[in-house]
Amino acid sequence: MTFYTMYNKCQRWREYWKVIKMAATLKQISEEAGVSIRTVNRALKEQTGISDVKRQEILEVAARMGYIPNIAARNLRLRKSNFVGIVTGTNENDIFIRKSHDLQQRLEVHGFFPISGLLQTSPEMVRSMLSEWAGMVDTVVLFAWGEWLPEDVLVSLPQQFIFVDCKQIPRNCGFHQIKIDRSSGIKDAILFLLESGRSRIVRSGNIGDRAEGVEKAFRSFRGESAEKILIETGGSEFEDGYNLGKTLMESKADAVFFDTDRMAFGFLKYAWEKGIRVPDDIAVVGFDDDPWGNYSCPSLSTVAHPIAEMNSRIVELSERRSAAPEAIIFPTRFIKRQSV
Amino acid sequence: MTFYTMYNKCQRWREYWKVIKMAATLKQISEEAGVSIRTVNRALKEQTGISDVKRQEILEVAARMGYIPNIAARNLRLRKSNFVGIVTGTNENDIFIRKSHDLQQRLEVHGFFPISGLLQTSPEMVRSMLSEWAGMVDTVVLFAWGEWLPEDVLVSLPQQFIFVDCKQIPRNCGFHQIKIDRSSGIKDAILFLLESGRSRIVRSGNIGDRAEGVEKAFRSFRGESAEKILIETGGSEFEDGYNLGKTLMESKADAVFFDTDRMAFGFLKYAWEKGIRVPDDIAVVGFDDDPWGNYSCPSLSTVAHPIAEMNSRIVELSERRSAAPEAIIFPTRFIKRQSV
DNA sequence: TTGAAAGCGGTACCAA
DNA sequence: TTGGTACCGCTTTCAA
Repeated sequence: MTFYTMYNKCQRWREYWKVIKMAATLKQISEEAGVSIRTVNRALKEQTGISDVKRQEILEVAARMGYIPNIAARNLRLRKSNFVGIVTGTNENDIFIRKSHDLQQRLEVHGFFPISGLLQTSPEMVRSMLSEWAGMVDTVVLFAWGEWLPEDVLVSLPQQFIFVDCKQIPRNCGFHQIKIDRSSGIKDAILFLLESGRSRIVRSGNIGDRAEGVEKAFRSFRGESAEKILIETGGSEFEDGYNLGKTLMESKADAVFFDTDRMAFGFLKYAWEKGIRVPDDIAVVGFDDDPWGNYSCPSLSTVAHPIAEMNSRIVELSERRSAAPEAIIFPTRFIKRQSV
Repeated sequence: MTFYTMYNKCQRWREYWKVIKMAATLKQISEEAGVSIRTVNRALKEQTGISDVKRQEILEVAARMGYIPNIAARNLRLRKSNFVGIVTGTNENDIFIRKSHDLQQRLEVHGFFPISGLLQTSPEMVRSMLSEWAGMVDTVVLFAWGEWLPEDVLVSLPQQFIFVDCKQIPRNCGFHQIKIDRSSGIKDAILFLLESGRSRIVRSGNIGDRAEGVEKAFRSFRGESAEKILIETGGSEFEDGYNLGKTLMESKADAVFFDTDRMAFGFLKYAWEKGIRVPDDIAVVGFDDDPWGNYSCPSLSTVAHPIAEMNSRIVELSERRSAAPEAIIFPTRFIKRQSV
């Protein structure tokens, strides 16, 4: 019988909130049971070197008294922790939420819990926030960063740091870094369009880092000549894509890559309303792999972030706490669906 | 000169990651400075009872050695913590994210940091997760819960618990509870519609708890007779509202309340496309106070969640750690904009 | 003005 | 199979 089985059998108090005050300690249990702390410890940890009779006895006492180990004390003694800090920016959008949610789930599988903090406005505040976590948190994952030198702000803080997809961070900054290569998946997408015979390819949106992948695809394509057209917009939301519909069709494009799935969605709606056939009349690709894309008509081809790979790596780093900083780049990948 | 000013001046190491291993302790500093731990403590805490010379000296040493206080140790000693647990469900939507984000910001203002955990699938797992937080977390805010008796799952855990808007939790369960009264804002909205002369009012959606407010408004209205019509849908997303447009207009309604802002948005789009004038032909009210509603054409009237009130109360409870459980209900409120 | 020392709650080495 | 005890790092009382 494990401790918690016993525990649940024994506990039948009524005024539960009164219990908050008393979290029994090993010492109290040892006194109650008339044994040493060490013996209680052995019993609860299911270690060897203790008679079954004593163990049963102690388990009962512990259960009756409502023992819950104090993790702060344990961590202090073991000089480690099962918490991971996550620093995020204040303007979170869908894709970011999916990323951090996935990370949270993976961390929990490995026995870690995320402590979240918002990126403060000044480096001093960031520093003092991270100091507050000293001793509780061995690893801090930063999803956002300011225009500061990491080495100035973070120097001598007792945690390891992992910068995730922070553009401001220089390559060899001395901290772990996880970068996302947006161009790889975009390149594959455009290449697919080119190779399937599309010749007037539009990229539409206003997000700078999307351009590179398109360039790469055109440079490496060895087929008949194809034209590359850029249609910039003011935003990257549904309605931007929708509103672009007219311009797009007037441009005689036969394929379009949108900087976000939401724009692509907007355009799909436009196409549907106007009787434009996708992908027959025009092929459509988005970016972000929003789950909704599976359910559009036709389902939306897109470029997916390496969420799983990225986050498993973060979990690994949290577990190993390896000293040497590494910079890893994960590629995005093209997902072909009905819209191309 | 405070410690951190000095600190930043002194620190100029190159291989930052090597520093992770060494978080100087009070003892190390006291040895280095040739004073007692207590004196170092006084200097760093800017307490009185220490000569200025010694203070300067110690600050310098501490800065040079890279002192960061260990919060685990501090919390252990002070028997308190500056972390607050937040348990959330796995299917988060917009409004939930806004709520928890707001809470996070408020907590940080008061010196707390959120530790997040996902609601586990079994009560045993929930319990063991919360045990993992013992000693680090004094307060746990639960935004989600299962079909379990709180008193069975949580008994004798050393934290205080705050259930937020969990429908399954009975009124007097012995734990803090924060409930949201959805009917109050809805009632005001419908009443406004009735009083401004609307006589065929549709409620559209499939979310059960929205009905009560509508009922209340009709019951308390003492004007000319008005008709209450329900149009149910399969969902509560943009497209559901959009798709309802036709039915809605055929019903000759002159006002409509949607269960979500997203549905209302969808309908506004329909109306815009069809040349239906809002609010002249039909008044529209949504629910959730999504920020986007400010930017629709016309701007969307809606019912707002009591996010600020709710979360300030949670922060207060976290600070006071008052023993007696309280159950508070916060009303939602009607926000009038152009669409009515 | 300074310092010794007793905790906070667990862990684990070393003796008995 | 047991128990005594020295930590982990910090706070604070009390005495010098």
